[in-house]
Amino acid sequence: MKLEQAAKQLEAIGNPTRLKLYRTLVRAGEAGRPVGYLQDTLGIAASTLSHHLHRLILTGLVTQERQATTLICRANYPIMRDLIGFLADECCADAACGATESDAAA
Amino acid sequence: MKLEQAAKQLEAIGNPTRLKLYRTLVRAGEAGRPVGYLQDTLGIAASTLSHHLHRLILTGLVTQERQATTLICRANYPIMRDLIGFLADECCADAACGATESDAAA
DNA sequence: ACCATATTTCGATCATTGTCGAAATAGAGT
DNA sequence: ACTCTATTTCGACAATGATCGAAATATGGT
Repeated sequence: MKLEQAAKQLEAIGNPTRLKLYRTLVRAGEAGRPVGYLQDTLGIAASTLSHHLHRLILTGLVTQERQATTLICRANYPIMRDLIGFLADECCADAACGATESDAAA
Repeated sequence: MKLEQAAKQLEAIGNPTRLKLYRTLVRAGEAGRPVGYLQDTLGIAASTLSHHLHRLILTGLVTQERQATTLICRANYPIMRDLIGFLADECCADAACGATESDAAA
């Protein structure tokens, strides 16, 4: 069931710390950001950050790639697009909400 | 801080039961749905449903209107659009992700 | 082999959440 | 006033989550 997956992803970014974290990665683009940089930026314990990163990775929203001793984290854009699509898709099923300003019309 | 608000809303729909609930209301459109109908549809205890509805209402995602003894619940589309907008806005800040298929280009 | 840096895993603690049933409240009809 | 239906509030419980510091692991340089 896709809804379960969507709920997990929404819950993942439904925490202020993780949303901030995810935002940072989304803005960073394909370059990504090392874990250490994220720790400095967010100012939280390394273990806490690791915990949150793990949750984002589990849902597929974030990926990691090793570069020597540092781990580069990246936002997974296709997954992000799917999630946004899922939400927008929900919209307008029966009512005109104007979310896309043209999709709603029959 | 808008991020806090977005996180709260994402968390609200980040629970399977609430996402299902919200989805039902979003699909219902302006007509909305009575609480009792939602209870039958979701098959959960009335008190549990009330609890979840309360959370959705607190974040502004859902509104209620009394009609005699029944309460009609409705999705708040503008809020929904804002939330989707917030997510899409995050995207493409520094990278081309193609979410809107035209915004990203410089 | 050893050391230094980067990151995760472990163990603990405190707060929050999801769920229920039972009791309370709200509104309308008799 | 009484009763019926609709819904919420209360009180409880088990489960999960957020956070930290300390210890463990990973990778590369000397």
